[in-house]
Amino acid sequence: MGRSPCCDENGLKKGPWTPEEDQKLIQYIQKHGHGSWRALPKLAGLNRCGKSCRLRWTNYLRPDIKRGKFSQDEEQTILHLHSILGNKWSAIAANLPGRTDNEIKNFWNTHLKKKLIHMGIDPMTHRPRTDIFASLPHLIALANLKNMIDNNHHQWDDHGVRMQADALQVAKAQYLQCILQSFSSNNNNININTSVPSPAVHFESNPPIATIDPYQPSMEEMISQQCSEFTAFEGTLPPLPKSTVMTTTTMTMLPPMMVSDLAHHDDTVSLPPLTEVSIEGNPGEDCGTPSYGGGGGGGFSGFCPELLLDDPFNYDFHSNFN
DNA sequence: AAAATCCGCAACCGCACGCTA
DNA sequence: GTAGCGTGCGGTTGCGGATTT
Repeated sequence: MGRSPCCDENGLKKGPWTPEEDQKLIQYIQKHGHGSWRALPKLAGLNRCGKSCRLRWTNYLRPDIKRGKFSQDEEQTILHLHSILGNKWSAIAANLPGRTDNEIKNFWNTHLKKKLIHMGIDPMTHRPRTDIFASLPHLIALANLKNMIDNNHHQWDDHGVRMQADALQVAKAQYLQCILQSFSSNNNNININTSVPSPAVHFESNPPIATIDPYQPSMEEMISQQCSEFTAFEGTLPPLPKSTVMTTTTMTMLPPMMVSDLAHHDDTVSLPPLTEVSIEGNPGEDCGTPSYGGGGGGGFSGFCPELLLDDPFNYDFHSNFN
């Protein structure tokens, strides 16, 4: 079954309306009312489908449409109603005289949503986005770590490079676990790929100066760049490679940063000086496939996003891999 | 100054639903 | 009960102007 599209006939015009078409539509509706939208185009002498005419009228030509910028009051109303109604644009529009659902939807997508994200508020739940922002400093550390490895590998011997790479691998795993735990604590249906775009960080020098780009690439893109081998991380984490070798070494990593430092998305943020942390392991040992979550033998020690938020880079990789 | 990129918005698309014959 | 019509709705697309490189 299913009805055929109203405008699948060939030859009907699509795309932007001309002033002449607008005039024909206005004059016809003012004289006769719109009546049947399907019949209207023929009667009005328009080479358009009825649906196109209806949209043009309701979204643009209707005489009671208020155009121009949204006022503060209107903005507050939209925010309030959206927190109650979600993406029910027509229901929201019903409370804003002179505004169309399409106009409100566009305003939301281009302004209000971004504004909420900048304020650290999840635009869908209207609640603070602690999960995402708690993860951001980890992302910076990972990006920095990778940056150091990429930029300095020529200065290190093979063993050193391998230790750094191993540590990076562990850090990646912990970071992903952090994100997954954060998500799972708020939502049992983990799906990072569908989350809203988040601020991203670019590193342009070493030591790094990070510029915060509020929207592109998204955090998810950033994660997949930094953790290219973990491209599919819905559900459970992939195991670390069996070749992972833990050794005792000292790494330079970024110290803790306040999330508020990252809130000024338009600015360039100079990161604090690098500090050292210890990573311990058994030199030369193959540590097998570690388990995640710290339970039982093997695997990382207990992991708590909240603790890491307090002191995000006090990593202590006391692994007991055997 | 030209090219590339970003961004806002009008318009389109396809589905859902109520109504009627 | 079913088919078709009219309309509403939310998501998506793509054009064109603005901004950046």
